[in-house]
Amino acid sequence: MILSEFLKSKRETKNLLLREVASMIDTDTALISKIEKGDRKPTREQIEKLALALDIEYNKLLTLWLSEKVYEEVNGEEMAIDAIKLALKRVKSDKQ
Amino acid sequence: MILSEFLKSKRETKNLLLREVASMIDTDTALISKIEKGDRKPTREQIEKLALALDIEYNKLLTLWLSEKVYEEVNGEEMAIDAIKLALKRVKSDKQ
DNA sequence: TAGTTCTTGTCAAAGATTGTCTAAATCTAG
DNA sequence: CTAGATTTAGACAATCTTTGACAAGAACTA
Repeated sequence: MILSEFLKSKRETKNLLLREVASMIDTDTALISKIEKGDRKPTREQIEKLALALDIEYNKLLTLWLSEKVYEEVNGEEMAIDAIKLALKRVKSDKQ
Repeated sequence: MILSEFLKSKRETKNLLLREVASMIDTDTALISKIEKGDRKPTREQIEKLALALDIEYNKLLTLWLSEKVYEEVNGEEMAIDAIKLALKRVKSDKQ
């Protein structure tokens, strides 16, 4: 599940126009369009507002957003999987 | 295993001075010092040079470096683990 | 075809990162 | 203790990246 497509499908399910979402996010349609096409990454604040505007559970959207950032960090790297696994270990051990 | 500490321990094992490593990396001692203290993240090119200078397997160092970037991306987030797991799934499915 | 919706390109402003310099702090040998 | 060497900290401009906004074009709809 890709963040951009998810946001677009949610908006369409709710029958909202870019214009309407844009005003709820306090920006213009161009930015929302780019976000839905994956050309721009939303900021954290925009994620918060999008969750409200589109009736999405905030933690779910945040998780998707974070995972996308992680993905882009290692995407295309030969050692991507190892790197992610190592980071996961560290995060888990932090929790204890 | 933390990148900065790993680099420092490797340098010490080889009995190299910051000054010596710095010249191999084409920079000054201040930067190497900061990298070893975790104040600065090395660039990818610096990682390459450090692997050579300190006799570290490149892929191992790269993995450590990438994992640190991933870690920092989600560090402190409530959804960190879920986000990393999701990213891992995506990277794995990309591979097929 | 006119009006609306969506997309694309561009740009300056804001923000983050980088390398380098200087000087202070720490360490070590004599 | 001192002198010299090594390491660290602070500051800064230069560079690179991200961001929001605008304007104009493309695609869609009635």
